[in-house]
Amino acid sequence: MTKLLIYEDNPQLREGLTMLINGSEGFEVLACFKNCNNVIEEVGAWKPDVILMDIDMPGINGIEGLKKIRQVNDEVKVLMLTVFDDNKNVFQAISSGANGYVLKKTPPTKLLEYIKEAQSGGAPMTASIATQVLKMFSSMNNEKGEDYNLSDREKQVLQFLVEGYSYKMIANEMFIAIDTVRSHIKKIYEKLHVNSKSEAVAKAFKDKLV
Amino acid sequence: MTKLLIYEDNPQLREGLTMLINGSEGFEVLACFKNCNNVIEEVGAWKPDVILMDIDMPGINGIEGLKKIRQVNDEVKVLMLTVFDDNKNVFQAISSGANGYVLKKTPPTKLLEYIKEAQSGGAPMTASIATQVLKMFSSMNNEKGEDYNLSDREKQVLQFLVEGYSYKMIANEMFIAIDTVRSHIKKIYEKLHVNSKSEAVAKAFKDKLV
DNA sequence: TAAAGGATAACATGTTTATGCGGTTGCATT
DNA sequence: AATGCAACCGCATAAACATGTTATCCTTTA
Repeated sequence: MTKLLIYEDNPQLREGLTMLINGSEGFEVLACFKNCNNVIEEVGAWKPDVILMDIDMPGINGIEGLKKIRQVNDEVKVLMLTVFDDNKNVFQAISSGANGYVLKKTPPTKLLEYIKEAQSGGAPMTASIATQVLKMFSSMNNEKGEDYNLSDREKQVLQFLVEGYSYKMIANEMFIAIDTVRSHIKKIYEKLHVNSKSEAVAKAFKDKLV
Repeated sequence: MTKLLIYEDNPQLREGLTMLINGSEGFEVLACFKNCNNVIEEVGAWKPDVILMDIDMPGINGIEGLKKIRQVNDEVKVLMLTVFDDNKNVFQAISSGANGYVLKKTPPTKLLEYIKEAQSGGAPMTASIATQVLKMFSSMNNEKGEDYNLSDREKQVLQFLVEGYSYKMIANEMFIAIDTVRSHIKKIYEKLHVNSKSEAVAKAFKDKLV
């Protein structure tokens, strides 16, 4: 038996969802709420398996509600409901710990499937949203920081630079002479095509060498 | 009619998949291949809707095959098949443009659903993999660093520092005296709680001030 | 076996940075 | 009128840094 809580400000939709779900084998709506004002207490009290969370609610919106839930509970599955497949919200929701993201226009039988899928650890999403997620994923990373082929020792030194160590401190940490540190750093500068500590640090961040 | 290509080095599995899919209403396997050596030409010639791509193949593996495909075709849906839900591969595949990622042990009916879902723009994934994807997403966040309330001028100076400018260059760029640059930087250090240029640069990156 | 390259180290020289102190101006709030 | 604050400027000093050259020891590679 899959136990649910519903957060939805629109009374018609709230009723509709409840009837649909309660009328289906293996599902039970424990309670409905029209806002997230007491979401933490409610989730704590009812211990649902899955929560249907409308995104567009007055007052505390669904994303903030989700964040509140995640402050105290990482287990319960949260399925976001929305009318728009708006880019910003999708990103916000997913990185705040949503387990799925479906449009309200999803047909009933599909919605029940999605709920089951969320419960079993899946990430159900409407196709248009899934596409967005994949796009975000592939766009944000592919700049595969070049390989400047720093030696092991040089990588260590660069690491210390990034952490704000002075030459003297690095020498101490690595049990080598300060002039050796200089040598390494000179080499690093050549390889990274920079000529100052802070440029090297910046480049290390940009190219994800650290 | 959903038209497919299959890339899979294991003969049994290749046959099995082909029979399953060809025996199902609305699906057709155009061709099977045991490696990705000519993947670009093959995809160009057959123009499939969906490609099933095994990840673990000798020679050119599935990820590399996927990358080759994406060099010339962003439209065809590629569904990755694997025995392991290995973290590194998942990330690689998704950021290389995979449309889905399913385990080989997926039951036949489920697999057909996944193919349909991929074709219609979804992102079908086995539950364990979906979980990983969401984890990655939420871990690589988001939270903007603190607000150190730097003044406008201080922000400008910090920006120049990050770009590797020396005090002298900053003075030139901003049409102010070098001693004024010093003053600003002193103030910046106080506000960021650091005491060197490279620490400030590092902090700027970490806290996304730039 | 010779060449290449990484890790180590010293010395010298000049530049840049960090930090202290002091100050003026102009604008907005009190 | 007084206060606070951002932006501006100057001087002085010590520490840290950048650069060059040279050299030894060792391992990997051609």
